[in-house]
Amino acid sequence: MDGAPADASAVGVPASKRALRSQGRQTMRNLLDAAMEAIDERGYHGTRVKDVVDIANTSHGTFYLYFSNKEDLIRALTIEATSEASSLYAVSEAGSKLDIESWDNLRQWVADYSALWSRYAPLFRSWTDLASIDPVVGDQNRRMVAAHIHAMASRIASAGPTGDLDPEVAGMAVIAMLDRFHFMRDFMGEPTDEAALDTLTTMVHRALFPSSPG
Amino acid sequence: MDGAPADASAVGVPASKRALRSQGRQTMRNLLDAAMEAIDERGYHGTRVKDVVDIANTSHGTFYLYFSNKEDLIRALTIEATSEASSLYAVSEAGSKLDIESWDNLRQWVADYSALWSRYAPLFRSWTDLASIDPVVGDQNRRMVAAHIHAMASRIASAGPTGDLDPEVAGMAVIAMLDRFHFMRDFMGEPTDEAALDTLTTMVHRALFPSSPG
Amino acid sequence: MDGAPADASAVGVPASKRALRSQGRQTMRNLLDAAMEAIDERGYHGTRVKDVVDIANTSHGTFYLYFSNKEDLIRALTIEATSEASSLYAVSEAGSKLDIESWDNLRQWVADYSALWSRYAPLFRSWTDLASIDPVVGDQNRRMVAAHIHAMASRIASAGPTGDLDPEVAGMAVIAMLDRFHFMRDFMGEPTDEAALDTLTTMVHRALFPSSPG
Amino acid sequence: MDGAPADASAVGVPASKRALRSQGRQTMRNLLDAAMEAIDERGYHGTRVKDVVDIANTSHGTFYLYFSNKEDLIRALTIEATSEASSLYAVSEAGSKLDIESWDNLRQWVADYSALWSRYAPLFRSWTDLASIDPVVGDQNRRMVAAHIHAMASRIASAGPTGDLDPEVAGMAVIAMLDRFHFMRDFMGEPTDEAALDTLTTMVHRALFPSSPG
DNA sequence: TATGAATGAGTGTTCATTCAT
DNA sequence: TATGAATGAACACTCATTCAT
Repeated sequence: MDGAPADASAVGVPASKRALRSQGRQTMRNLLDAAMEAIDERGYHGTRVKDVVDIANTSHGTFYLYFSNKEDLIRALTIEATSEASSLYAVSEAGSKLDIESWDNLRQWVADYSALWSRYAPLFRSWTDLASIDPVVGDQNRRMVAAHIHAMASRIASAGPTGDLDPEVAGMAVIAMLDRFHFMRDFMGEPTDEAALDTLTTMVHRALFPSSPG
Repeated sequence: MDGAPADASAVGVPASKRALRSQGRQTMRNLLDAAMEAIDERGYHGTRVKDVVDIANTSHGTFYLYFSNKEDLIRALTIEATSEASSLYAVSEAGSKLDIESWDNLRQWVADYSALWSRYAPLFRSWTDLASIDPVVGDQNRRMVAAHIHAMASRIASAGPTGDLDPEVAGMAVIAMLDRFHFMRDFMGEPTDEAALDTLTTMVHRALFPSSPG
Repeated sequence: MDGAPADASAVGVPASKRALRSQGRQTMRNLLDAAMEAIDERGYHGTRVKDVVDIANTSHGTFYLYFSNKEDLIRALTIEATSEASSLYAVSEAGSKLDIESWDNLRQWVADYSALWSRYAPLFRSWTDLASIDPVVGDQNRRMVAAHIHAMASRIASAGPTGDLDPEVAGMAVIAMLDRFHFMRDFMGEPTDEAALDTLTTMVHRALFPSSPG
Repeated sequence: MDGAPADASAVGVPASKRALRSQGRQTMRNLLDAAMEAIDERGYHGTRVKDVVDIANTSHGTFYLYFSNKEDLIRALTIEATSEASSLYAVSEAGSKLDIESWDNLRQWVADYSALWSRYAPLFRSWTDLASIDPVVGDQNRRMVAAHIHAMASRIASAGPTGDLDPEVAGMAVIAMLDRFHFMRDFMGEPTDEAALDTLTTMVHRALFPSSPG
């Protein structure tokens, strides 16, 4: 839970690089974590390679041993984040994780979403910005957004009566609300607490299923 | 309607430069419009002073005659945009423009919001990014967001029964959804059409007033 | 004669650049001359942009106002040198400048060649090296060498009996000898004096026209 | 014949490393050969230590076990090449190898010269360039050139009547022609064939001995 | 003897800003 | 007002060399 997902050491390996030994893997992990920290503090454009290596307690040269350039680092972080994000929509054998019809299940899913956003806040905060830095990152982000929306849209379409909502539009609206709500709380310096998530869940549920009691 | 609001020439004037003749005012307007165009194409960080002066058909030296630096330009644009945005919440003598209880009135307001977003898309798209560049811009943005939220929250609070929603949270959620929905449409390369605004309006209305028919 | 050919200010203008005013032209000339001086002292690879701008008494930024990068500078110098060199083979109305049959005329031409080599010694010295830096420079050099050889070969072919020499081979051999002789003198720290040019002329003349008296 | 002269393992041994076992000798040989290959492909300045060790299938660390630095490697190659080159002028017990008066003998010697040039082409091609890298290499080259010239000059001086040629100048001119001719052929992408060597031989012979039939 | 991870001085290049005309 | 030439601090990136294992 503390910064590095379980299998994160597997992502972001520059294509040109041979398999890393454990020391190498650790250094790379340090750099990725340091980058998150630096971006959190100063934003992507305000982050210097020097900032990252200082936090990671390593050298300039080492940075370029693991990433071919600054964009490559962002690419690695993006891949890591989007791959984690995709689990939000994974369909387990027992059924979809994303069951929006039950308020309780929806509430749980909103909590998962919130946790993910918080973990990758430095990235999600600058999503926009990052997308324009590197085409790979832009595409990756676009794909992730599209996947989120479609997953949500298909749940909406297959759910009980939602009035005459266009599922794709409704899906995008829900994702948009969740994402930006987290950003705004963050931007205004207020934490996103449980009560807020309750309210958010209720609003989403009402918007999609107006007949059911909030 | 085409890019420059009626009184725009009055904003963004660097403290050091007060009285501008009409020629000067025109040059300044050109620079502001050029900046919007450049930011639209390349984003703030991708925009060079050269890009702006090239579009404005003027010179480097002239730019610094009107703005003390690049941030100053952004500040001017931000002030312009936020001042326009504030009109969305203006309370006219005849009553509030923002009447959320009636679907039709809400729909009109959503349309106004959408128009504003589109006009200042280059800025809204990079909101995040811009806020971190300059403290003045950051504060300005924060203030605007707070104003939007409070305006919306007070309408919610004074509206009919909305279940047990926390007005501030609900207000932020509505603003978040509207803002990010526009961004996502833009990001995905799809225009925000009337049907989408209908759906959006319905979702907001349902979320706030569950008992009323969508 | 002292470093800058008459029309040199016309060459090496980066494609992207508008027409330069006289101040700009002077600065560019200074940079080109400074580059020759720096390369003379330290070779191309040993020359830093800093060395050039220090000699030219200008700044780092200014350098990049006139040249898009270090290679661009070499390209400009190469174009200048090769364009000058082509005059060695120009055919005037009154007849070819390059009349190899008469010893006196050949001697004059060898003197011209020598003068050109000396003027552009820093470049000719590193010809090889430079060619591999930039494809444009490589091609330019190759074209120049080919032009020299063909000019010489055609004079040989159209001259009186030269035994059974292959004109192309003989032409290359003559150019090779002249070029490398100058380099070697330079390399060994001995100046190429008039007596040496006399001997050189005689050897070329004998090699091409064995029957005539040396 | 294929890259490594018989006793090559004896040259280029860094002062600090004396006794090498056969494994070590092999590794060193691999590095020297790899360096030739790398320089052939990318020139000295374009060659990275990484390129050399990749070709030699060894590691960075190993490189510095055999050479104290990059220049040391060049020094070793230079010593190897110049020591081979000196055999061109060796005076065997039966008389000088370099007999320039007889066309046939001269032709043989030109062939030997050509073979040597081809074997060490990567080095000879960058002679200039290399000399400026390291004083030791520069001196070594200068000494070799001087030796070549003096050997040739003394043959010329002791040969039959050569008109009024200055032997030192004539010697340098001959060496210059041979060296640069090979380079130019190489540079223009044409092989140096037997016919070309015939012509070359004839030109040298004529230049030195004008009275004899070409 | 061999390895490959780590180092950091060195350098090319960018671009906001200033200034002389 | 307007111009465009000049400036230089700031930064990304390279690569020869060292070192722990």
